[in-house]
Amino acid sequence: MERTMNLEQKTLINELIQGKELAKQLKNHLQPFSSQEKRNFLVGKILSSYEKALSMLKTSGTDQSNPFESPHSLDNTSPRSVIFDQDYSKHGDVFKKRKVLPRWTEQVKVCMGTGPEGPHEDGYSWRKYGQKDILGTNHPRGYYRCTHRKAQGCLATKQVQRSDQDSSLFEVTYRGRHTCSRPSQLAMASANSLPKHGLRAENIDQFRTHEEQDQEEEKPKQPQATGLEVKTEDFDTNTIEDGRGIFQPFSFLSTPIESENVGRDFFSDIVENGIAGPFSPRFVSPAGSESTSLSVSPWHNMNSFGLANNNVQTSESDLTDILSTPNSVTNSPIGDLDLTLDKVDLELDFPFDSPEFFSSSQCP
DNA sequence: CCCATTTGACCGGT
DNA sequence: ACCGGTCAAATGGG
Repeated sequence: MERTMNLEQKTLINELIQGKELAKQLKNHLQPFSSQEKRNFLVGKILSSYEKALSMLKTSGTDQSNPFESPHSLDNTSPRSVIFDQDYSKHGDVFKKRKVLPRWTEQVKVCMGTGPEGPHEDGYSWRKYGQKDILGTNHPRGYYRCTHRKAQGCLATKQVQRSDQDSSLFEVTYRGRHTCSRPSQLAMASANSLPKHGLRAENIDQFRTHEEQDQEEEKPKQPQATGLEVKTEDFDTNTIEDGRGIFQPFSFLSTPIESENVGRDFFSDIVENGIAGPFSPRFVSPAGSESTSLSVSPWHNMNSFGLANNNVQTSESDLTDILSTPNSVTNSPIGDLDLTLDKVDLELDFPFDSPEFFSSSQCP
């Protein structure tokens, strides 16, 4: 990982790591008896750290150079990583696409035959609405939308496509952020028992094609995600016409830190509500085991913060503002300390504090 | 019967 | 015209 990085990248990584460490410290100082000064100090440090990282990002290669790319991304040596790929200039026209919903891609490595524990279960319930053979790929692409689209107008969708090379690798492209008030956390909470809708094997369900039969079975109902990469794309910050789902700016949710679990889930909250709002809770949650991680649903926290579900609607327009005006105040009732990034291109080095999470989920 | 998936048709962009 | 994305009728499972 080192060898592929240039100095700048290393520095950047270091900056982020430092930010992470500081955040950890801050976490420890969230106890009531800790001094406010210390917290402020740490917050300041964190902010500056990330600011540095960001400025590096902005000044560094404008196009291809994705400083995050090298260390963790595709190679499976590192099971998970988060990549915010701002440009995603694969097709130069992505930005002009009619859909201006935020879009990002995860590459999910799954283990076939492994236990029925968590496929790339992202905590939301999806409904498949289409499947298509894509030019130049061996496997069809599945189209999913949020189950609550109709009921709540949640426009989140995702596409799942199996990798050509590594059939245990799936590329999941998410589009739009969930605005549904009750994602399937309920389902997740009872992941192991809930039989009905809500918790489906969704994701990777079926990708059968004619030629698939012979290969290993296509329906890793519950494949285990072991490696994953996330890229963000389509950061059109201006036009979010139909967008329910919007990629939220990164904002620290330093709510009234009195909330019981704030300390513990501090980063989770940040991630879930902020930068990684669109990401899978599972992905976000550091919990070791799948089943337990399920309980750490973002919505828990959101609720505990009083961040109601319904304000997602309002937040959208606000988000637009936020996105276009870098330092506007978050619409959220919380957040005295927000770190809003104009174009959410920040990476929260994913393995926050759960190394075990990564090492424990390898394919056999 | 309800709901999710399947799958060919349809549509809009290029 | 082609291609990717979505729709919607048909189908199937619970």
